[in-house]
Amino acid sequence: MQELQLEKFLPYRLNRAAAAASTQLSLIYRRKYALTVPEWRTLSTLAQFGELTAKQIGAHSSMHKTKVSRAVSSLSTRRWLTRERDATDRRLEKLNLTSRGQQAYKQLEPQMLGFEIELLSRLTDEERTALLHGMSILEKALGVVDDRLA
Amino acid sequence: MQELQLEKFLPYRLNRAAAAASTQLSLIYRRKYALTVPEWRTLSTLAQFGELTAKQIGAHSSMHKTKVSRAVSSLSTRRWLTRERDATDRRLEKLNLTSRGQQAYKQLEPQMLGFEIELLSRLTDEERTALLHGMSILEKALGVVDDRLA
DNA sequence: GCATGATGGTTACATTTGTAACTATCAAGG
DNA sequence: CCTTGATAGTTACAAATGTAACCATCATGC
Repeated sequence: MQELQLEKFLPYRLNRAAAAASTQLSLIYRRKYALTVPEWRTLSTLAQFGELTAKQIGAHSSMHKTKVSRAVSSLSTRRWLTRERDATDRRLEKLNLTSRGQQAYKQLEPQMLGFEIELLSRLTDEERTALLHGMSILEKALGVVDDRLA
Repeated sequence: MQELQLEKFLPYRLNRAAAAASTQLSLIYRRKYALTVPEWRTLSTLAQFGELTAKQIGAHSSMHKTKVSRAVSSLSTRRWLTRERDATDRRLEKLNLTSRGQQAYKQLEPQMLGFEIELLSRLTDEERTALLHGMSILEKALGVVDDRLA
């Protein structure tokens, strides 16, 4: 029987890497707009996909529905998004970014992309390819694939 | 200027993958011993490295010091570890697993390894190699390298 | 049309977490 | 020695999070 070595243990390494990336990233949107992580995720998901319900946002970004609910409510208070009841199914609430929300996102987007670019720029072309390839395989192995939004 | 796509955004993907792995793993030690994540991390770090201080555990596993403090205190109550003041620097507390702690760990270890094996077994040899290679590159890019324990 | 059960979303409550202040100890400089 | 500032660790308090109960609405079957 083999022995567990943390340094080589996949979930452990994954967690550390994710924590490092997430921490560095959140500094950007925290400093600039005092956004929380769930708020940022909600904002960016809406920015990318346009009108969505809270449920869809949660499914897409793996957030608990109470997290989404709170983030939506907070962004709504900032007037970064509007909530509108669906006419045909009045349980649903259709969410849309306001122009203020879109504007804020437009400010953040390049900085977020910049983070990734800066990160990948430390690598050779080959390494970049290998990294992205590895990520895809990882997601496949973990069953983290996106058929939840559609 | 490129556009941000969450599905392709590295920090986002990383977080999702890490969350998936961590959740699946924690089911094991939660069910068997009602351990929390910080407790499991503390236990396994000590099991692998032997005597450590709380600070070292935190540095090694990227845990906030209050998290470590609470995990240590809880494991100590279970009598899974002992705390002993360092003689030459009395601020330090040297932590060691008791035999009970070691025993519990020995029970968990194969199941943890099993999780990883099971995960990797869904892949071809090539994919496995690519995945591990990608992880190393990622860690390099993020600057997540281990010179903190020594 | 009216039970029954499911679904989207909110909220009260308990738990977990982080921040900041604190204690105790050490180290360096005067 | 005696400050002054750093460090290991704990803890009080506030903020973030999850669980479970809840409300409103819908869909189904009688």
